Amino acid sequence: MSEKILLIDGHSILNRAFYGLPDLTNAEGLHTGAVYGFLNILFRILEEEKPDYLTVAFDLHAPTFRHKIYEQYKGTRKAMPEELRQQVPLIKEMLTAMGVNMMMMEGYEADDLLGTMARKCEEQDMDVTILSGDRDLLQLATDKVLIRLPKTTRGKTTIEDYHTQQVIDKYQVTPPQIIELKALMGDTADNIPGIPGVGEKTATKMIVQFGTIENAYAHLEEVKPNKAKESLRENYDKAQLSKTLATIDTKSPIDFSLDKAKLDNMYTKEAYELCKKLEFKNLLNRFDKDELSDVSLEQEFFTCVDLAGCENIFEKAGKQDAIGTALLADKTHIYMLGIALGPEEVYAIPVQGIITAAYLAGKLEKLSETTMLCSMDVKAMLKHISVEEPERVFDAGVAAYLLNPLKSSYTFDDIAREYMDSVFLPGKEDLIGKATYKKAWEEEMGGLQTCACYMAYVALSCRGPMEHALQETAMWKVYKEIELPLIFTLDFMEKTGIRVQGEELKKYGEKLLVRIEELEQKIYKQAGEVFNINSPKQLGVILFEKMGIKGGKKTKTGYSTAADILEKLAPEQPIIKDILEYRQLTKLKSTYADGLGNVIEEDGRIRSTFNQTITATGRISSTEPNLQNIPVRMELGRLIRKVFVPEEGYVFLDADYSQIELRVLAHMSGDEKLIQAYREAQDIHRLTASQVFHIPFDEVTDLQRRNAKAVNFGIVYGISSFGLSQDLSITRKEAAEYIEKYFDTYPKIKGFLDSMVEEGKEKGYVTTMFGRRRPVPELSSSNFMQRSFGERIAMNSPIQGTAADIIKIAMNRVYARLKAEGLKSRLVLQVHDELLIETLKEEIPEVSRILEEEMKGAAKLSVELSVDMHQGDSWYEAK
DNA sequence: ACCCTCACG
DNA sequence: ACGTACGTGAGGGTC
Repeated sequence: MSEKILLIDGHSILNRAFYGLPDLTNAEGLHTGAVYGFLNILFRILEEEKPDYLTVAFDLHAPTFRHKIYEQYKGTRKAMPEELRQQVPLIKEMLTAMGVNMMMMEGYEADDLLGTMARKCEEQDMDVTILSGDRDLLQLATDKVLIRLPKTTRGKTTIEDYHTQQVIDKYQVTPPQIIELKALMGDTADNIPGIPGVGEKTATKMIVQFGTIENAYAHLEEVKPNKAKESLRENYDKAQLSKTLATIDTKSPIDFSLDKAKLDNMYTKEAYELCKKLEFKNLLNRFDKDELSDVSLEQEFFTCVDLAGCENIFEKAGKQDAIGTALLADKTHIYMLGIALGPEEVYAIPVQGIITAAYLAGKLEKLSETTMLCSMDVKAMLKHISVEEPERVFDAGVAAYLLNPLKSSYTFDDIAREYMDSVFLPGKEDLIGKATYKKAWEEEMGGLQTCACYMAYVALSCRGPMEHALQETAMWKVYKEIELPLIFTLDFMEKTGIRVQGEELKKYGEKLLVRIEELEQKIYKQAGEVFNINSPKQLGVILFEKMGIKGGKKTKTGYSTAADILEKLAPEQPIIKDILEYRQLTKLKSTYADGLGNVIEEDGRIRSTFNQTITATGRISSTEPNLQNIPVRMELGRLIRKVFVPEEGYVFLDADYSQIELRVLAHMSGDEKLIQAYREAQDIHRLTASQVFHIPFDEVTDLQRRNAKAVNFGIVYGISSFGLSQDLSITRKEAAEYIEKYFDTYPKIKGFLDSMVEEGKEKGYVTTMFGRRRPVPELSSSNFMQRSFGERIAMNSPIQGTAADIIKIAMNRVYARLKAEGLKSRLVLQVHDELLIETLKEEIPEVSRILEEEMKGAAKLSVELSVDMHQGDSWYEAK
């Protein structure tokens, strides 16, 4: 079998990766997405092709021979966005580190080098594969030379393969004739002129018929259509120039030595270090860790299985200020405890025989009275042990979230890499795969011990650097005074849960089902066939093709059938009405009636998880189930709240902040007019309308009020005239006028929003009133859309985040007061600006007072923090 | 795994 | 010229 060489067009693949995949940045702010994408595709091709040789070619800045014959030639030196430019030296550094052969030469483009290489290898009877994003390379295809063109659509990469025959199948011409096509059509990107009036269709026809431009010219009279004939007559010289420009030079004076291209072990120490620096975690898994890892702690990990040993460990731990702990457990069972007394004294203690879960929990609980427990996830630990004081724990996950709230997870290996110098550790998945703790435990996976040890070790060791970082970033107070106590508040809410009437919920679902089935039949009848109404794809075909409703189209994958689109398109069509009602009902049934019904526990309560490390702005989120999106806007959905009821002897007290975000904006911007407005008015939206449109307060129409309300919302979201126009169904111009008038009325608002954007651009992040940060990397994007998005984020996040800070403070204070005063009433839910308290009837006056005081007093603003409160025997009634 | 749709603030 | 409101989570469909 003949040997094989893989040739890569470096810049074009880097480009592909840059534009087709999301950008990444490492901790130092280096853009790395394109390099990562490049390497992924490189490894994929290497696995598929298994070549013996590899060479990557790059262009250089210097002018090429093409510039000499044609000044306007642009070639590959197109304007490159800064984020991509930075990555060119990076990929070269990486390839060098991996020992990959690179070619570049003044005066020649990568294409020429690849072409020359390909021909020389072909002559030696080798198989050649060329990887490029550029179709121009197709001219090189032969039966021995395969051209592979990766295409990325929506994050997925597929590869088109071309030997001679595939080129002919697709373009009707042979590979060398691709040059003729390009010379005729021209190429705006490279600034190859081509000839006017000839596009793809005509060019293809001409070349299929005549083979070459020269031959077409020789038979000029036979060229059709007339336009093309005349154009070719006049521009023949130009076409020949174009042909020269478009022809890849396969005889460039390269130093052809296969030795350097010989594929060797790419997983070198240098490459490993660079992957670490760039944070390419998935790639690191490809390396042989035993050989390369600079930290190998495993020999310092011990497993303790005897009582005396455990006693000894706990006794020693009790004498320390702080230890690392990792309680590997799920909601019900403890499997193992990882415990770190110091970097070189780390133990795993499995639950086994005399060492029971209760024993470990008891020991740990006792330990917390004297020693700080550092953990990756304190809230999870609190499910099994109770700790008296927030002061007694350090939560590395929460700290890492504050330091960078944009990450999707906060794992010990990531934290070790970011906050503990040059430490790279295997992750949980490396150690026990995708197994749960339970599964890993049952199958006695050895990795579980290591996992416990690493987690405890990291939690202990990262505390210093992270506390330092929190101080450096002025977030220590947010950590200590808001997030840390919040762990305990949320833990309490999770344990408490909320009572739900399962039977009633079931009845509600059954009632929905009757109407859903009615609607189903009605819709099938109108459509003239049975289909899946839940499938946007099938529904689109029915509505826009079969029934001929006009104006369809919207999304990448097909027609949009979203409610607002359908409503605007054909509000009068009965089928549309039925579909919208059907959608509404099935949503209520599947997500709420059935969904909630499935998670009611034995004691009739639902227990959600409140996530503290998810949102970019500082809000909390709720999962399994999400109790922060229970219907309220439509009456039918709102009825679901009737099944959320307090325990016997209790009522619900629901307290919500009135327009907290707009009040935060008034305060942060310092706009006197808006502040004054809040001091005077009950109805802020009406007053806004009155002031913006210059009409007396009492004469504001409902429409004007609604518009003003939408503008108020828009301001908070980082206003854009387009967004507002969509929301209000008005023209962009009208929307822009509203915004302008608004800014005229409240002059400091615009200044404030602009200053947030400016600050974001300058510092790379924006902050809340309390110092919580949100990085906004989008602001430095060269892409208009991305950058605009960044600007809206910069305007919105300080507002949304400050409101989030305030309600978190309020939650902590309410929780602490209820506890301190020995009340039975308990906080059960938070919905961003609302707290729900299951209140013992006798305690109603006291709890009302506490809610009012603590919520209003959570922050001192230049406007009042107004709180609305309602009482009821269900959540429905308490709203 | 990803998209679409829709529930909430 | 681009193609948008900010922040979430869940269920169903599709590939």
